[in-house]
Amino acid sequence: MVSYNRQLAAHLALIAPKNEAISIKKHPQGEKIIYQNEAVGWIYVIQSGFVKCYINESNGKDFILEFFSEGAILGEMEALNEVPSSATVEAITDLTVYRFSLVYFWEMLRTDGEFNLIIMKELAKRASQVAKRASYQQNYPLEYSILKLLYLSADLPFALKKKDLADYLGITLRSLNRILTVLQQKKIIDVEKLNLAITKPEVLRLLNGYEKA
Amino acid sequence: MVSYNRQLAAHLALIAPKNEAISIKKHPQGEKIIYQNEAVGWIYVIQSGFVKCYINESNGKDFILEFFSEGAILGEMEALNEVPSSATVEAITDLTVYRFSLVYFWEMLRTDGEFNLIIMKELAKRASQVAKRASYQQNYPLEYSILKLLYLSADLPFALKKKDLADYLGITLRSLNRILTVLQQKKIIDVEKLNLAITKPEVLRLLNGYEKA
DNA sequence: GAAAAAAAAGGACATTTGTCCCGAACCAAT
DNA sequence: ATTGGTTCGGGACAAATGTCCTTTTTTTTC
Repeated sequence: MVSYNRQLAAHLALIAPKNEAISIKKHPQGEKIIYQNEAVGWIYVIQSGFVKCYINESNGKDFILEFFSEGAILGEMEALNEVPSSATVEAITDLTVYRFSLVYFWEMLRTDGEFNLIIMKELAKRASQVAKRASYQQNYPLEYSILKLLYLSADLPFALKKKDLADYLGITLRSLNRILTVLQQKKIIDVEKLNLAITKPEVLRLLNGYEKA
Repeated sequence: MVSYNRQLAAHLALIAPKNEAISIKKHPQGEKIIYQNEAVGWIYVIQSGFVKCYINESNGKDFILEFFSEGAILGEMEALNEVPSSATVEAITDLTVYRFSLVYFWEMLRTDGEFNLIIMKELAKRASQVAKRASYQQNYPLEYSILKLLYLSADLPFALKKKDLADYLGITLRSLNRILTVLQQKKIIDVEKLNLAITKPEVLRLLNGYEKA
């Protein structure tokens, strides 16, 4: 749901100060950092803030791949595969990033063993997470996915837009509302619709129930 | 749909003969190489044959992540993240693999720059592909995804089971059959149901049409 | 080659999800 | 305060998909 990378955040915090090639940039909420179908000019690592990474299909629908925050790296897949970006990355809060060039990225991969390993693990983690999510979103009822999502987003320091939730789930706003209403009736979420009305362990027990069914 | 890696296949063909740590193993069709939820004991690279890699959800449904063939590496994500496998890998044709230990995998990553880069790119490719697929399977009508799948599987040297197609698409067999019948009526596929009745360029034109709609 | 098991086809019905709306609530800028 | 834009909520209906089940065909096994 929101992907972090403490190791990478720590590594950047360590090497950035003594390194001219790495600069720090700020982006206001709403600004796009990477554009779908365009070449990626820089590699970014989030210092603070949140972005959403999404694919816009040619029929106009968006699919949110993931939300990213502290320590997440952006643009590296495109750099590695030497392809234009397949997704757009947009700041959903004010954002501060470390930024460096592709050339420098390649150099770090070659010369900084720790960086190399961190990136390798990060890529493995991403591939694995996307896969798991695709699987359960296909195979469980929406009610399950939504509950899981609310559970995971409960601690975010800002409110996600309904549309973003729907795009993350790959459904329409209408469907999301319908199910929120049902969850409301079941007293699982409260009137505000986006706060859990029950404790997290209780949610976990519910989720578990779905999995068994 | 089916993932290959010529570079890795070539690299293994080059280094395996002169290397005791890499052995060649054969698995008959139907055999499982990696088991979901179990620790992965070896790293595999496919020399020839096909596997399906799938997640079995606790409600019994399967979701096929990808089919893999020549040059595909298996087990590396779990090794990198030091977690049990989140998917099962099963031979769907007779299979020949290069096999080596985790220790050797780590050593190669550290000492063989070319191997390191190939794996890095492979991981980036996977993450990106899973993401794209998740997106279009969520956002386009099934008819589109099925047509795309038939297009991509047209050249396989063996027939995919209907159930596998359905599991790859994340739908039931019933839904798959329904849509195949429709495609049949539209004279896009032929009586055998799994062969295209029109030429590949014509399919591409159709797919393009969906994307615009 | 007969029996058993696996795969495929599709009817009938229930459920889920989407589409197309319109009106209410909220927020920002004048 | 008034406008205009964005977000939100939900009714009514249409379309897509799943469930359950039965039958047929194909493949495997003894």
